[in-house]
Amino acid sequence: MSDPNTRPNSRIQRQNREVILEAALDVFSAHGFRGATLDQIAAAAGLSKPNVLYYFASKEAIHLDLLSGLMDSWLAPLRALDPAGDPMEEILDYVRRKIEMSRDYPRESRLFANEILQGAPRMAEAIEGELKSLVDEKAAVIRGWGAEGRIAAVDPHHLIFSIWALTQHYADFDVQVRAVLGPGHDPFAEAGQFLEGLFTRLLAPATGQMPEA
Amino acid sequence: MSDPNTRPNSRIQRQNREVILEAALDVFSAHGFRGATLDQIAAAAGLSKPNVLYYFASKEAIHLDLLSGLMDSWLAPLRALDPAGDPMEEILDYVRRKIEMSRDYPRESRLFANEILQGAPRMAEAIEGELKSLVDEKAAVIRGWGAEGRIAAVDPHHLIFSIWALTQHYADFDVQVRAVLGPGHDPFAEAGQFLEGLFTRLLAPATGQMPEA
DNA sequence: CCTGAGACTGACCGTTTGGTCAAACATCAA
DNA sequence: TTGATGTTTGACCAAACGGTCAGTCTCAGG
Repeated sequence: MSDPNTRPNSRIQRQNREVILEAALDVFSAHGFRGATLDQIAAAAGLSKPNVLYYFASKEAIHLDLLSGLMDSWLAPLRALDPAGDPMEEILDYVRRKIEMSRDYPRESRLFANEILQGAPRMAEAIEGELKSLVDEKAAVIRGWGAEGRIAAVDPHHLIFSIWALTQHYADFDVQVRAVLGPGHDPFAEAGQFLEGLFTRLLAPATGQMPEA
Repeated sequence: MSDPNTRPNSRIQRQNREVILEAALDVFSAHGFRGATLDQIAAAAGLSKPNVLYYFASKEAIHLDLLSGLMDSWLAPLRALDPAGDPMEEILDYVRRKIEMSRDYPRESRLFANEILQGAPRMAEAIEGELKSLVDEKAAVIRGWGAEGRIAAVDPHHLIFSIWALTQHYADFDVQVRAVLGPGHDPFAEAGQFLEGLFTRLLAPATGQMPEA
């Protein structure tokens, strides 16, 4: 007995687990947990269904594996927000990192969105724990910047929500964005420019000084 | 044979169809199309499963009925944007109407989000037709306002996307918002205030004149 | 060559799911 | 009361689903 679920030792085990997770990300992000089937995942992975279940105990185990790996990388951009840096540049950098994530990892964004939409039944503790405490920590930093007059004094929690909403929208609602814009557009490039302007205007300190055009 | 699917005549038919649609909205918005079952819908409606199928031809027919009724009410707030009104006030009113919709009709918002997330398989034509043409029309109006210097000249399509993203976020990601804010908050009231400030700052004409605090 | 642990599969199982159907029940005008 | 129409249901079905299992194949180490 090799017990691949607890000890992914051999090369072939690591490799196949990787292939399965990749395929499952495709399927789960496109159809949701309930909408995805083991047969779809197995087919996408190029393996038989029993073989998939040889590497993961159940459909839910695959899903949990994806979600648990997701939270860390999802929080990384916010974690990188440096209290010692320049306030405006730190926040704009955060927005840029989030837009890049939406562009480069849209499936992860949709997997996350699917989970939250349905009440986050499998992520409740991570959201109320890890995520909340990180947000509270960074919100305090941003509130401090506002109190010092280094940026406009806006509610930091809702500022963070607005960054999430605006950046993830382009990944989660990709089909709608592309349909409305029509052909010949690069949604993520345009979004990057638009959001840079938006947050620059929003956060410009209210000292009567406008940022140069 | 009464054929309730094409002619909802009698009082009891209209009433039961209504009850079923209401129950289905609950279930579909919470679990997605695939995640919802006819038994759940029937139980929520207080009817037997065969009785539900007496009023609707199939599970998909219920879903389509909900979606088709949704598009109109979903576009209404944008449709009400008046080209002859005051630019800033028109856009702020639009934001207010959208926030109210997120607050009062979160299930509809989540139903919509679920559908778009999964590639809008049953709404593609409505999005590329109705929705796109309305957005293009209103975007032209907003672009005109920008060109006249009555508001800041921002990309009107992405302005509309940002309004969608910011307002719908509070309905679609409700559990996350509440978990992060913690108890003792009214997310929609706070969002209303925050977004009013955000769009006021964003759209203030760049005539060197800052809006009064 | 053999051996044995690891990797893989076809056949199968119990449950759930969307949907059907014949029969029963309700309602009401004639 | 009767009959006709509209409404409701228990029993049932085929397909799809997640998952199991006995057994086969593979292949490196001895």
